Amino acid sequence: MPRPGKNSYSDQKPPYSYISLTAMAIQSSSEKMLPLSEIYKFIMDRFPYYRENTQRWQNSLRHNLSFNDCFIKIPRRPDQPGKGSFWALHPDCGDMFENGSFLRRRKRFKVHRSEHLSQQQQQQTKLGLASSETAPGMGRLPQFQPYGVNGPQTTGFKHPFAIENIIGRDYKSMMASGLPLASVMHHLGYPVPSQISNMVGSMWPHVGVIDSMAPMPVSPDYGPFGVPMKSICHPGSQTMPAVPVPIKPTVSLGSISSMSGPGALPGNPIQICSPSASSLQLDQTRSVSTEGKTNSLHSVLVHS
DNA sequence: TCCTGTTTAGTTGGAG
DNA sequence: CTCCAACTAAACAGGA
Repeated sequence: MPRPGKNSYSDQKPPYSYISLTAMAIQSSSEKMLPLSEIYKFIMDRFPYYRENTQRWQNSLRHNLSFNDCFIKIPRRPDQPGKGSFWALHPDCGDMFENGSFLRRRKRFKVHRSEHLSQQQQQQTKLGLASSETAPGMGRLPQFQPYGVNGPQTTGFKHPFAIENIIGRDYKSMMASGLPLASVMHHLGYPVPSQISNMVGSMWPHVGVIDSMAPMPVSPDYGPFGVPMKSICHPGSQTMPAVPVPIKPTVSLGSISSMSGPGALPGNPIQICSPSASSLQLDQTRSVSTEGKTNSLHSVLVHS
């Protein structure tokens, strides 16, 4: 094993899947969505490994964006000229990863096709798009819902940046007290855009200050990619979802108001809608069981 | 022409 | 050993 400071870990392949890397990039943006080129840039800025063989990994990354329903494509608005669409994370795509493993998710996030039609319409509305702008490629657009409203309890999924992931038990106690989510969120001071980068930074310390888009410094005192791997994989005795989870799980309510989370952000069109998610549990359960669409023939049968 | 996005196919490796 | 997620390669279409 190469040692930090010698042949820098930064040249090694990061212990993250493309999905993780892409999620990091997306979450790093203030809008919580990025065009493909910016995702490339983010990854190359922070992981020198990916400054080579770009054709290979970028192809894989594009494949992941298309293949995984945890990524959603958001068309550019007329006032956002440029090539390609924006990519965002599905609000319910959290808790996909095995604890401590950035390499392998516990299950693949999948949106059931039956949701897509209504989702498409709703998303168009949320984005302020005219119906005439509905593109054929939007068929995969999933249904958005506010973080935490129905998600963790009813779906089993916890968004990486769901409020309960961010504030842990305190959130749960507040919710248990009967406070509506909105109140909790407000009480907690959600969101504070200027603090988002710090929050993300605490989730992915190796990424550093996200919004700066600055290349990640690599310290020999840290493990690969600028972060002690222990802090990622074994955060003390705390159990925590694997990937995009606050490294500081125990936060007092008093300090929460000064803390922020990338969940439930304003300005992100994907989060302002409030669709019914009553069918999500069944859909996702089924979806999970039918994953591996290219690898398992039998899944096709279940899908139909 | 290049970039973006989709899809198919095959391989690899971890988990159960 | 099987299942499945991750990865890779490649073909293809469409748009800027």
